[in-house]
Amino acid sequence: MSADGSKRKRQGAKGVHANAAAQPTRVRTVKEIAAIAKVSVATVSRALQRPEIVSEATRLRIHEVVKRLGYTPNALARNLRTARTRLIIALLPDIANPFFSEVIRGIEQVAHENGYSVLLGETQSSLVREQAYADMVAARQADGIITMSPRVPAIPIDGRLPVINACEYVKDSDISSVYIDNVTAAGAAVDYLVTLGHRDIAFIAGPPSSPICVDREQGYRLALQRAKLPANPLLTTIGDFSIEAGERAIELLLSQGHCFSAVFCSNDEMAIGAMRALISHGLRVPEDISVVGFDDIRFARYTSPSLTTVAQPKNALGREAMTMMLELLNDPQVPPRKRVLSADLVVRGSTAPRATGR
Amino acid sequence: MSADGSKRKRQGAKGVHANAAAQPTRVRTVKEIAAIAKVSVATVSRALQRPEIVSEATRLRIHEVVKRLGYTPNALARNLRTARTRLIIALLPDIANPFFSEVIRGIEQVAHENGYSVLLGETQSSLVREQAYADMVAARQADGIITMSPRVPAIPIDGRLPVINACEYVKDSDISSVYIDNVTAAGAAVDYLVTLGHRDIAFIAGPPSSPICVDREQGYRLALQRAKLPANPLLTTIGDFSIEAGERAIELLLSQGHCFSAVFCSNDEMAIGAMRALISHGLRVPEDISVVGFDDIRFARYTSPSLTTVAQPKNALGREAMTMMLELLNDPQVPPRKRVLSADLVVRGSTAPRATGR
DNA sequence: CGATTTCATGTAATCCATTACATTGCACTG
DNA sequence: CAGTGCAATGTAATGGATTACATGAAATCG
Repeated sequence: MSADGSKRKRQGAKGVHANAAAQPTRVRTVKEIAAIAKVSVATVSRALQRPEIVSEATRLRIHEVVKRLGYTPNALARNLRTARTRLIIALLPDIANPFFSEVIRGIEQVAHENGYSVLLGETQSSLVREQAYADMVAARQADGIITMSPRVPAIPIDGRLPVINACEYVKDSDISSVYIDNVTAAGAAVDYLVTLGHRDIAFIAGPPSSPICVDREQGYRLALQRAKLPANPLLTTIGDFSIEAGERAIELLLSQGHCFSAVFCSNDEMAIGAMRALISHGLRVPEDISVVGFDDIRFARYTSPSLTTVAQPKNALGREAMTMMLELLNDPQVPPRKRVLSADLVVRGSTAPRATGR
Repeated sequence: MSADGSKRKRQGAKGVHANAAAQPTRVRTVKEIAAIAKVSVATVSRALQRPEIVSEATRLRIHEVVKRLGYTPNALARNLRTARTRLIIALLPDIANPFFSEVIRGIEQVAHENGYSVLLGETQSSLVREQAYADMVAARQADGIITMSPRVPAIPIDGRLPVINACEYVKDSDISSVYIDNVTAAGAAVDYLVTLGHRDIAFIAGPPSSPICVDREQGYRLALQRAKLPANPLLTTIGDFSIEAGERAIELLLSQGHCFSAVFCSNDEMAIGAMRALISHGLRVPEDISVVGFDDIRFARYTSPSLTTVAQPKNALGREAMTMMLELLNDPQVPPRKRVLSADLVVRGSTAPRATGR
């Protein structure tokens, strides 16, 4: 009665219409496969999970049935039993931000090499949305989270949180992170502007809530110190990483009548906005003003002029993040660590020696 | 013995180290919550799922325990039992492509309004990867797939496939789709170039494997016919939607010595590449050559000159796709349909009247 | 040849939450 | 006051796979 009842229920749910006559109902459970292949469910499961421990004849028979009936094991049942999903969620603030796409690619490479899948969650920097994805880990729908924001979502589970921080990092947190040495990288960019003869270098900072932005600002300040240039606080403005923020920052600096011959921006998008605003004010880049970005997004090469920027090792950041995640999942005891990669300045067309006279 | 055994196993798996002394093991199952709140598991489940059918006193007591112990129900068990995950996967060929990000946003809006979550899968147009995500639906890890490629993955399940096609569509398929009227939209772009006086209009087509690209090309050809202009097949080249493809297309056209005063590109990235190539050959955009793109990605506004392009209703495409998905999930019988939205030409700085003499 | 492994397979417990059905107690009706 | 209905809660079946343990047969050993 039970088998009968459940079968009837399933048909009802699926709806018996048009194709019911032509297409026989597909088999769906190990039980059914087992019955048809004339073995027990255990053997079916083994034939699929660890084929080597099943005799060849049985294995072939089972695989034939599985294939013929198009059987896919129910991953929910499997994951429930085994308590792992081999799925990790990568959280990114904004998928439109081209910076992340190559990081993701690095994550996915390592994930696939190790039998994991990656799904992406876009958070738009919303705490609520971050939390919603984090809850999926608490609810055992995913094994871990790689987050690319400077916040660590709370997951109410025991022991080490299966969370890795990529590109960003959280100070004083025992969450493992991979990121670049933002102080040095920003410093290198400003050093370069100094070697071009610039002395009044404006800075468009990112949101100070993010430690990496603080670091970039520090790199900027340290470079000025190294060059024995006065740090003019009026030449520093803050933006939110958007193109529009770059435009607004330039508008502000120009409207205040400050004098500068170069701008260092905390990311490429603000640099693109900055260039645009400068050009629309009749200033030439790089003849009048040099512009340097940060990240080296794909479009940086295609702006006019093309953008001089700090290239983050995006693929390596992703690969390393996923590698750390695997370490953590395989052994929750590994101590948390912060891995710091280095970044290189890529010189393109948006920088030039300071025009004499300006 | 069973309860004991399982508890020991869990501790063992989690590892009893440093924090074990300080932090009591957190409770994890309905059973434990039920025991502490002195009710049955059924009542706990009801208090969480349908609070209104539980007496206020009991409800408050259970919620207090749940909150205090940080209990999150195991979604695998729940989904296994209820046979739905309220999760849908959106597949996009390339997250770096800014076109999709706003579509995704539309999808997510509608999803959240209806209690669904969205996870993204990047396929890089690889059939294998598309299939891997599709298998997650077959394995019941997700309820459906919204795909933004012109291919429909095979899912070995009965009846209607929970698949919706967005932005692209597949001819003769009974998969529901939302997309724009590419013939008309492309036609409008070319019509506009014609009104500006252009007669030799080059076309950079997209991959002909995609029906929407075929449609855009048809729109181009029909517009030329309407204008009684001869269609010069040598002015049409094919690209793969990348910036580089746009550059190469222009290189090719210029090297062949063809004469044209405008280029219509099948997407914005190729248009950006085209502009770049034109400029690097000393041609001015739009004074010498007008360029029109397609999609209206975010950067289109920020190129110099800013790009005239066909704006797809990206948010609406996403919202409509998810709406169709919900319809399908709620009633697998709804007939498949193709919903066609319209797109508008956005005139910016990359187009100008044909220069006399060219 | 009897004893001991080893291999292949089967039986049944298990993962955890949901929910159909059963039960209890109380209010209300005629 | 017996009977009916409803509200609140409990018991136990259920979803579908994995896997510990059990079993039987064949292979190996002394």
